[in-house]
Amino acid sequence: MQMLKRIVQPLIIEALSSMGVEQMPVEKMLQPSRELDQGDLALPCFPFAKRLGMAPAEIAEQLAKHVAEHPAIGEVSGVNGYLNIRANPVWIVEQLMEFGTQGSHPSPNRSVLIEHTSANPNGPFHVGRARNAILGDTLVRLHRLFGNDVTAEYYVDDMGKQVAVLAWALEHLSAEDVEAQLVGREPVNPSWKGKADHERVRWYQAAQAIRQGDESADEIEKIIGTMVHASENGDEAVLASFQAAYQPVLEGMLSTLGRLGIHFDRFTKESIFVTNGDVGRLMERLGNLEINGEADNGAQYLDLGARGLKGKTEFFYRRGDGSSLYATRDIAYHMWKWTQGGDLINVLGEDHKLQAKQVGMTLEELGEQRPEVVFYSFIKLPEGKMSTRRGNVVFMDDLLEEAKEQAAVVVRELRPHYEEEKISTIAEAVGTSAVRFNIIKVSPEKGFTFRWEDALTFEAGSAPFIMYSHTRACSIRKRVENEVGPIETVLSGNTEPEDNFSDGLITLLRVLAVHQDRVEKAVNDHRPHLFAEHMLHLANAYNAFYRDCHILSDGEVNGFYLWLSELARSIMKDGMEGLGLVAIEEM
RNA sequence: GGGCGUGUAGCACAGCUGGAUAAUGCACCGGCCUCCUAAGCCGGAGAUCGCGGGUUCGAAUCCUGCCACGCCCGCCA
Repeated sequence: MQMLKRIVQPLIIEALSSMGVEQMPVEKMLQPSRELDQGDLALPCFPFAKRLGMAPAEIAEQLAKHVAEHPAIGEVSGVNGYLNIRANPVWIVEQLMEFGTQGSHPSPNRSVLIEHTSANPNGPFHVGRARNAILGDTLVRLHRLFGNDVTAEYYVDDMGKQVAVLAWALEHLSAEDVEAQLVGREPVNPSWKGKADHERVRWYQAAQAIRQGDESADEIEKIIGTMVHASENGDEAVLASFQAAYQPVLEGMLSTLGRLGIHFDRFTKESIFVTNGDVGRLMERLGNLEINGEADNGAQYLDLGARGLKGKTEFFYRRGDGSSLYATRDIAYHMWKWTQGGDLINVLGEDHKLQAKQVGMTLEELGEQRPEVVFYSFIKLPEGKMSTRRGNVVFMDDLLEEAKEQAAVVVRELRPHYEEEKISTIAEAVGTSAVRFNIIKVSPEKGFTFRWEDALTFEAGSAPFIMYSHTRACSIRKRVENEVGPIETVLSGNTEPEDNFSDGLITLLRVLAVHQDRVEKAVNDHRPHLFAEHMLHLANAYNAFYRDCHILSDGEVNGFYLWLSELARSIMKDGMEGLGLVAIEEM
């Protein structure tokens, strides 16, 4: 309704002025109506009461009479102290025909680098870790929908202790050794035999077990320590052995994400910033800062307390032995990212809040900007926190398989005449979409408890609900093409609206009119769940339109209805792509 | 102990840059398939917005105190 507001605002300022009220922040006060029954925009008149010495209700009524007429305005009324403005549906139609949902002010094209997921390549995704990927990828998609130029980036942790442990285990332990270590634990699900993220993680887990108990632990610890140290000094051979260890695992993880429609444009390895000298140079610069401090053993830190950080104020960036820490490399990484020419957005778990703050403050201390960060809370299970070690975990691979299976059961029941291949295609689309939607529809900062029954819901409020509305539009399109002729031909005929607009029609027009506002809000505030909710509204509105407006009856097409249905269809399709839902045409 | 976040119907969740009758879904009750896919549509019932104080014409929203839960407070990543 930004387009309506741009028109109405000056008219209201004028009307107010004619009543003797000047210089009020109308821009801020004029807002989308909370009571949708009352109109599209509302202006509370309470603040004018004192100045005019009139009751707000009366002011609103008077004001309504003073607002000049305009083709965009359907109705102006004063109710309960609010000035309500209703858009003229015919005007909305004209706007949509001319500009689509974008309105006459197209969005600016911004360049953005979004880093998300960046999970250590040491095991399969579980539902908890996947929240980052789904949130990040949805952000990527929504920015693209908005018209921004996005790079989706995965920062690969290729040099920490975790990778070293994995590399050590793969080199020193046989399959028998591994299984001997893991006797009490659940075996690999046979479905994932051969998938490296599921298989190699056993080596990692076995090594962890040995490191904790075995009498040889100290010796192993020493070897691993040497490897870590070598990697941090940029030892090419060690880094190569690390990569050989983790790469297949990473690929397994990425194939899981791929099934969810999540892809990356670029992978950047942490080790690069060590081997190219950036980290060394960075530490030198940090050492020259006035807030630099040094510990007894030569370790160095910044005193961020001097810059207002509360709690633990010392931020260590260099160990006593001179090597860098994870956060140090992260700073170097961010400095490089800023050279790529775009805004930076990171998606991080809430456990990284402090670290992100330290990195951000340090970047500012160096004269750089801090990135925008979207934090999310962890997903837990009804039984408590997810933990691979305790076996309290839901793997994304298992969830997707189960989701597909459940979806297939529903399709088989609802469409008994479909062939198995078609059922499988639909079930895959429905299953993966439902999983994504279930996670993206809640605000990121909200703690989230994963429940199978919620993830596998295919009713209203879920992805399939949106998908279903879309298939209705597709189905109509197909029927028109079969029974009447090519869509373009039909639409090039008469698409003039009739006089009477039914409720369902108006409902759909109003939702389409705010579509671009919703995209913009979700993108600018980094809150994809707002867009998810809007898509539910849109699907619901299409269903209302579908109920009230028959496009095809007795072989006759209503051109206007068809035009609107086609517009809604393409908006739904784009919106679904923005959320990573698969826009199938039949279900 | 300190920092950050969360607390809204039986369950889940939106609204939080202050504004009308707190939105939505599940579950519950009732209605709609000789009519473009009923994974749908229509109606009903259900809420001391964690608790107390404050600011305001007006507070779920802002301030403050308390309570509960989560995350963090490594020379780990």
